[in-house]
Amino acid sequence: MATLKELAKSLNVSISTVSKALNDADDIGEETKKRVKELAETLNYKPNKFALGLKTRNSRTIGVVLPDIQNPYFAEVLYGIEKEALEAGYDTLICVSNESYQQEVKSVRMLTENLVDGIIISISKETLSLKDFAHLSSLASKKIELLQFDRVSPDLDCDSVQIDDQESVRNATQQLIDSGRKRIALISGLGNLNVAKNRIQGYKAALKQNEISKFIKILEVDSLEKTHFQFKNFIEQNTFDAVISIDNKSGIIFQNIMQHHFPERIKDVKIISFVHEKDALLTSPPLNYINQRGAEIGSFSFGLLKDRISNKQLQKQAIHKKLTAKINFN
Amino acid sequence: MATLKELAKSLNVSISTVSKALNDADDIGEETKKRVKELAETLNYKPNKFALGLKTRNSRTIGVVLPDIQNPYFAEVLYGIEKEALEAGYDTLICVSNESYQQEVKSVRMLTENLVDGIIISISKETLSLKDFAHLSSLASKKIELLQFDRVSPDLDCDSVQIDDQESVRNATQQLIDSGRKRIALISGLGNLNVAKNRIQGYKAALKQNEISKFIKILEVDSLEKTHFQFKNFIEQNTFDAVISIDNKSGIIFQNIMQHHFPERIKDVKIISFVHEKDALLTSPPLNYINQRGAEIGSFSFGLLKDRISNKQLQKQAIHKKLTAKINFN
DNA sequence: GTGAAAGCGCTAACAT
DNA sequence: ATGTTAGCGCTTTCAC
Repeated sequence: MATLKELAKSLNVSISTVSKALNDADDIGEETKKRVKELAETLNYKPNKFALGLKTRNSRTIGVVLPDIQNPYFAEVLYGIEKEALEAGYDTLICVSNESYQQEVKSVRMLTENLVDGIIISISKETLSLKDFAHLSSLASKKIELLQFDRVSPDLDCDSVQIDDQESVRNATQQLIDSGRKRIALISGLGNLNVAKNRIQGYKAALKQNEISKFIKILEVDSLEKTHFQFKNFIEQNTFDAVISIDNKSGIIFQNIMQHHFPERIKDVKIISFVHEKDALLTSPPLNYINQRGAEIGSFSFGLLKDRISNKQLQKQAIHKKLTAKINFN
Repeated sequence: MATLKELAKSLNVSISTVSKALNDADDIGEETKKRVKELAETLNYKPNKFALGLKTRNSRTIGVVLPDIQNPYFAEVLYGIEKEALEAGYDTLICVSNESYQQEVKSVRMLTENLVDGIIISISKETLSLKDFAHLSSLASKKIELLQFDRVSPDLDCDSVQIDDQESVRNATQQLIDSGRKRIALISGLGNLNVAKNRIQGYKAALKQNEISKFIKILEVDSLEKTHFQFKNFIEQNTFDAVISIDNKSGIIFQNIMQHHFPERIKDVKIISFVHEKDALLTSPPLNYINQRGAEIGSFSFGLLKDRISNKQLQKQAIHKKLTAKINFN
């Protein structure tokens, strides 16, 4: 790998001249700049990241902490981040907290030791319920920018990007109502995440707006293993003409259970679920879905973080971006 | 962040003494070592990665190149890698090739510039069909260790880790036969990947072994969008009593299509598919499945790569590890 | 058993 | 407009 030293020797100039020329300093002659840049190009010169990091104290690396990489939604967000970061010449360090507070703290520490310029995080369930954010709030003093997405805690003063959960579910519910549905059940596998609360609020808001007072008991799913049994029971014991699933598995399962055990009832039930476009095709007929726009959330998040890092005189105040979900409904 | 310099000053010894003590050099007194280590502990000293990289020329970082992060199998492998790497104090840089040759070349270059100690890759479809591996074979001369998993090209002389595709599918097919099935259809969405060829061979081997000469036409699925239509046609035009899916989507879809459009026929058909344990629960009844053991593939891969990197006098010759899939069959 | 000094590749303040 | 120099934090050779 070519170094500044080698370039300098070849061109019979000093190392600093080469460095400055490459960085377009304005006290270097145009002619010199040209010669330097050409040689750098042909020798395929790339600055040594370690020397650069040692000197400038920033790494052009960001960290991402995901609660669960096996959740397709987070994988999609990651994809969006990666794409933008690569383009901007940033490296990405990925950590998985596995919904554990301990793991999350470890991950953040690791990223800190690697002197990342910024961190994009979706907070783990455990951290959220423990409400212990010291490992994150201390980042500011270390000059590490922080951005939250999806699972956003209001206790943290930093930029955030998320779907407008309430509005999205309100819309989806409204569409069900517009198609003539009156008894709409809600199923959730999200526990007491804020995300879930907001989505449920959206659901209730839509019902209220349409003066539907009697809504179906909300069904909380615990573990994937028990789901089948729970759903069967629920279907037997309730009448409904629509179902909205606010996580990205239960809608698929629900439809399949109905198809299997209650084929005579399914034609009267409309189901809509938070799933990825592709996963909507896993069922037959395809599911109606609410698209969380993971890739967009990812690229938008990276963009915002990058602006903070490079200090693009953003407003000092935190920016809270909300995208509305896209709804696909037949 | 504490530095060697600061430790040295506090203890009234030289920087080099501190450095040696921390590295357990054997020309440093036990007493001194103890004092140094204690202080390092309390001050939470961590070596600066950039200084270390600059000096030692290795980064304790590995790169991972995945064809598609949104494929749950690759996400699972990544999880396995991450877990081991974190434990071993390695950082992980992740890149996604999106099945594109160009992207893959870019990713590998990026990783090289970051001076990773090794790369774990599953080669993109395009690269595999182009058969152009220059970007990978040149890694050796740069002292970057390489390991392939899942999509393995025999043209590359490096360690590899994968499922024994042929054997796994032979086993699965045999189980179908043992349960009395005779007309077993195979469906694939894998195109002409070697992985697909091997799996199909396993299928044929099992049929041959059991002297079943007439096997059903193999159904190749193109795009997810067309799948539903293709499957419906296929089901109408063929008689079969079992189906084996060798990718990780089509089995789910096939079962759902049957459930929906041919409920009277499905009880006579056994379906088995390469899906993740959790995804097997997406259908009702749950799918029989072949488990690719992604997490294990990941952790095993990292272990092997790490041994190569740290030169644990492995045999010079490449190691080709094959795990057999776990089959879950009722 | 401990320390001084050089140097990894780079930037930037300060000459010239 | 270009060069000299110091120094980022660390390891390592060589001297004491």
